[in-house]
Amino acid sequence: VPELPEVETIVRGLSPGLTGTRIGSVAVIRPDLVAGDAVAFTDALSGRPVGAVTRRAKNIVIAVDGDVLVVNLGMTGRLMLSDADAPLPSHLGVRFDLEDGRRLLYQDVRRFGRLEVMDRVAWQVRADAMGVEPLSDAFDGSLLHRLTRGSRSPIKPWLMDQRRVVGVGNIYASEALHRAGINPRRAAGSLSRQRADRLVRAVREVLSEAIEFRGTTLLDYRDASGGRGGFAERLRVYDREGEPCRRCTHPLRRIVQGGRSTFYCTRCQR
DNA sequence: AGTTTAACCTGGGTGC
DNA sequence: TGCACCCAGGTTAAAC
Repeated sequence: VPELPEVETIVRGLSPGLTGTRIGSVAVIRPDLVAGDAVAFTDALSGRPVGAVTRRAKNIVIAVDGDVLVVNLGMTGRLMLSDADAPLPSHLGVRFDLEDGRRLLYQDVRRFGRLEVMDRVAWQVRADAMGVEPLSDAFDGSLLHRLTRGSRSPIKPWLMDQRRVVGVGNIYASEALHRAGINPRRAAGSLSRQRADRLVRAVREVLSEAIEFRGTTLLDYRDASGGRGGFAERLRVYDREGEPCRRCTHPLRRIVQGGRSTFYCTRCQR
C-alpha cells in the first residue's frame, strides 16, 4: 500500500500528537507482526516517553526513550491515533494505550507489516545500509546514472529495488517513468545521462505532488487520522489500462514485470 | 553478484 | 449461493 508519500503523510500526521506523550501499556494482539519476542517488545515500550516521529524509506520511525520503534506497513498496514472512546477497528494487530487516554493503533488486514524495537545504534546501522532518499540532495542525475551502470534489469523493477533508491513502489514507479517519457522495459544500464536527469526530476516531482495531496488511496491506505489520500485522481497511468494517455490519447497498456503490474504509454514512453 | 520467482496473508471482484 | 480463480500499494528468501 504505502509508498514514500503515504508514509510521509502518516509521519506528519502522527508527529504533533504523539511527540511528548508517554506510552502506558502495550497489547500485542497479533504476535506475528512483531519482530522478535512480543514480551520484550512490550517491556521495551511500556511506560516510556515518546520522542520524534520521522521517516526513513517506507518506515515510520518513532523515538522511544533511547530506543526506536520502527513500523513498516507492508501492503495494508495502518498506524492511527485515536481517542479513548473510539471503537477499536477490526484486524487490530497492536494497541498502544497512551497515558493521556488516547490510543496508537496498528491495524493490518494482510499482516505483511512489521513492528520492531531496537536501540538507536542498531537502527543507525540499518538506516545507513539503505538506499538513497529520493527527495534528498544526494539523489541527482549523476548518482542515478552511476548506480544504473551495468544493470540489465528493466528500469521499472530497478527503481522499486529499495537497496539503491528507497521509497518508490509500484504506483510511483509507473507514474515517474511516464512523466519522464521512459519505457519501463528499458534496461536500467541503457539510460543516458540526460534520461537519468529526467527520471530524477520526475521521481522527485511525483513524490512531492503526492505528499501535497496526502498520498494515494486506492483501497486500504489511510492517514494517521483515518483519512484518505487525494492523489488517486491525479494518477496519469496507474490502474488506467485501456484508457487514453493524458499526454497523447494513445490507449495505455498494462504489462507484468517481476510479478507486478506496470502501466505505461507505448507511444510516448521510449 | 545480479535478477527473477515464489511465498507470506486476507478480502474483494469476476465468471461459471 | 458456492466455488475457483485472479488481483492488490511490500519485503524476503530461495532459485535461476
